[in-house]
Amino acid sequence: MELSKQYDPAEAEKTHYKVWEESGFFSPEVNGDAAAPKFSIVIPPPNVTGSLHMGHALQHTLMDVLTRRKRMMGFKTLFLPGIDHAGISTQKMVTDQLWREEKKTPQEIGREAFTEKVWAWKTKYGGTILQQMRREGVSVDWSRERFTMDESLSKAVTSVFVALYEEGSIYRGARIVNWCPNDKTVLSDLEVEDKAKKDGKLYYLKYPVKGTGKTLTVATTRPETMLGDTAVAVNPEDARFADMIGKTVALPLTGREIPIIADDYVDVEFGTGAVKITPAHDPNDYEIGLRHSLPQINVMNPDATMNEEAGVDFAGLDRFKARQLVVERFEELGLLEKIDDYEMILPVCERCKTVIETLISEQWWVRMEGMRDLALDLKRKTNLPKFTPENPHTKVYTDWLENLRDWTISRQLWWGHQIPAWYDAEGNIFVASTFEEAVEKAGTKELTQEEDVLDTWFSSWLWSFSTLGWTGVGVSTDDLEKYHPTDVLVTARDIIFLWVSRMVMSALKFIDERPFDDVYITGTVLAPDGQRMSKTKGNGVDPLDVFDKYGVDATRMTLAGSSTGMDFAWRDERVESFRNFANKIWNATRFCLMNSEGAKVDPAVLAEEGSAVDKWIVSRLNRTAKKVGESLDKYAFHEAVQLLYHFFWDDFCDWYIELSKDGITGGDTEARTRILSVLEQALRLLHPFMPYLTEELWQKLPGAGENLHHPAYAGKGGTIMLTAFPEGDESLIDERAESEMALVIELISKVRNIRAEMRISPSVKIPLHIAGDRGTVDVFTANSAQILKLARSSGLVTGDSLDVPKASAKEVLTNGTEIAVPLEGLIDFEKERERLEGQIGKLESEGEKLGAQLSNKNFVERAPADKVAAVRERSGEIEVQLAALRENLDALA
RNA sequence: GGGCAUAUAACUCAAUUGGUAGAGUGCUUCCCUUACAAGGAAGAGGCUGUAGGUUCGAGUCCUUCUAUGCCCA
Repeated sequence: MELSKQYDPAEAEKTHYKVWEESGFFSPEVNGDAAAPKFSIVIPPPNVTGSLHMGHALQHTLMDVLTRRKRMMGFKTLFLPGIDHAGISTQKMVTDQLWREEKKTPQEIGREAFTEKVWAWKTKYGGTILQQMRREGVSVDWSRERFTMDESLSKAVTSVFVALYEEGSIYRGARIVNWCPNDKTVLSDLEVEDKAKKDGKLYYLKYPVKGTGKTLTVATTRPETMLGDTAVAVNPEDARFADMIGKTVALPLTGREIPIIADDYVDVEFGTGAVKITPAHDPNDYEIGLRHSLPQINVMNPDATMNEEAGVDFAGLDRFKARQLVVERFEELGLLEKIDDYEMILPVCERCKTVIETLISEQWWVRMEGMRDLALDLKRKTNLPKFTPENPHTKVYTDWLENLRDWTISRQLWWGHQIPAWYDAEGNIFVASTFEEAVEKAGTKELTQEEDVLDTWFSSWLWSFSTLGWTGVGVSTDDLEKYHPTDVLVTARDIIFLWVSRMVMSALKFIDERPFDDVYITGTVLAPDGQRMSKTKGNGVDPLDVFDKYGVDATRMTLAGSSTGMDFAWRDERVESFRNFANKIWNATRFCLMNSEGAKVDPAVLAEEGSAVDKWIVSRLNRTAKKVGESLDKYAFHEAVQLLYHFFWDDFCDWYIELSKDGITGGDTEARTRILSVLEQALRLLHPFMPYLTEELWQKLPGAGENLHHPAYAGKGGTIMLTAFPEGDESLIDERAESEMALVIELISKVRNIRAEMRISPSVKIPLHIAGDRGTVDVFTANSAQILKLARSSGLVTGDSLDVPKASAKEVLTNGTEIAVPLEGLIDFEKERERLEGQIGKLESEGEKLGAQLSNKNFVERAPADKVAAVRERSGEIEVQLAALRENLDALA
């Protein structure tokens, strides 16, 4: 079988995924072992409107690495995919489309027709990200794909709403809320972000005080809200205004008379010390208004234009136009004192960046205290969920829970779960799972359903169990029994509050169980310039482009190779190095296949006695496997990546292939069997990270298709996916073989160093003289063929001491073994002197450091004995090496 | 304003409980040796941001400052 000289990822990515999917390998049911432990993950559902970005690619890669490994370990694994309905984004997208195509608004076509349009849109475009995920190679069970608006998940939402309402945890009430005038819906606190505005203004307005002829100046960033003022407040301790309290002001432009009140909230340092109070348009003023029983005058429409309450001159004006006009009028009246520049913080909508309006509105709320306590208790008692990295997420999570406020769950949208509440003619509320039940409760059919829908998070907070078939309180299903709680949640830190914490609360509340044991919070993939990727900056990197350019496997290795929880700047060079790695694996396999005649993969052969080199590679393989497992168990993906990279490239390619090359190319069937079997194990280890390449190559290995599957997958041979993941057999880790090979490697490297520094042409072969202790010499003799080949030597001369002409280059190994390469006619004494001086210099500086430590009485007395012994040993080695090197240098003189 | 994270080679990043600072890329020199030039071999390159402290010993622990970023209010 002949492979091309270069690996083409596109080739491997073309076929395997489809076969895996169609063969049902992603489903937990592929596992035939009734006693198998389970491993389950639910995917954080991407938005139905979304397309794949680097953050997804990172999360999905990590989840898939975990899943594929566990599957190969014989676990019954479920990695469950799905998407959420993304209320606001989706509604906006379809609204825009409706306008583009038909020049109509949703109101014009009506709720029912609009909802149909959204479903049509979802059917047509909503699957984009799901197709892109197939490209990533993620082994999710598509037969269990879920959508938050699925019938079964919708039932769950309704059931939860009704249950919470019935116990009094859901209520309807008018409160001050965050309102997005662009999306025309209320938003929860978590959907609002603060944005610094550097060129803000602070306006000083003079209000005439009744019966005094004086004015009182208030400072405000929002003059237009004065139209809704119902008081002016000062601090009761503020002597400047003591005589004003209890008087009233004639509010300009409105003809309203409003009181001057005293409240501790007022900061005497800010502005003038007097504050205008607009209870209907500011959260703090709202609180003050409640304390002083002030009227709440709403002067705005939902689209942030002024309403009739603002007066005929202002009604219909946009809030920013109104601001301008208010200021002009104050100026005309001589009541504008001044305008200062002022840096301020503006609340904006997380999605559309429109400045949020705070206003009073009737909404549905959830009281969180009860569920909050369940989550906090769980954390206190079991430390679950356990966050990786622990810092800072654990504290952020508990702090947030402790300060939790009520959650606004209604949204003024048509796309989403319509609230299961009905009103009768008198406005009485009937909450029920269905209209029929509501009718029964109300005793009348004259009911209208609440128009609002629920926040999307009100459905995704049930995700860990609603996806497993749970449709309501008291329900259980096979999947729920088997796969809940899930093992780990992998997600980004920006939804710890929005989603992670709420999932914990809902699972504890409704199914009395934690939703997951571990939470792995990934870092953020930054643009190459170290900044956040953003559409406006245009610095984003599209994972699909990277897949095309470097291959999916290389991309996965790059992502998995990023360190735990740390942000990292994307660099193409890094993917390139993993593309090269993939190519290296390809070519190493190519070499093995070119020389595989008469041999086939046989894992059992690895436990059989072999040569020193064989024992060494088997030891390295098992040591690597063990460490990879340990790393993945603690979610140290980057450690596993490094281990695999170095094992494959350094140990397997650079040394094992080179050391065993003669036998393999020479037709030694046993050597061929061994290398094929080592390679096969290495591919298995790499498979969770590089699924396409490893499957492609594994299937080409002679003997691989037959019976090499994990016992749990009887009858499902032919894919690397279902082989056993090497966990590292300790009995095959051979310290002695490793230290012997370390000597051989050091010897070859030192000779190569001499040759390179002395500029010896590769074609020139020179004898190699070695003088050392019996054991070392025996090791070299036993491996002489390989040493001669890789050191390009013509012969090995061993003895108790070196007996070589003066025109020789000499070296000393760490254990004191002296080596020499006769260079009659080749040596440049000046160069050799420089080389030796360089080596001596390095050893001297190291020796000095160690010497200083050893001459420090405190170190020798107080440091642990093994540390002191190690320093002594190393120091001794250096002394021996230095002595020999100095002697060599003297001999040159 | 409060909290947290990060600062290590030219660049991107590693470094288990304190015990000789590593990798990839880039750079220098040599080599197209029939697995691989997306390769092989050999190198150069770091008083670990600043100022102190603890310790026999600090990249690692404590304190100060500086810079950058994130979260909360």
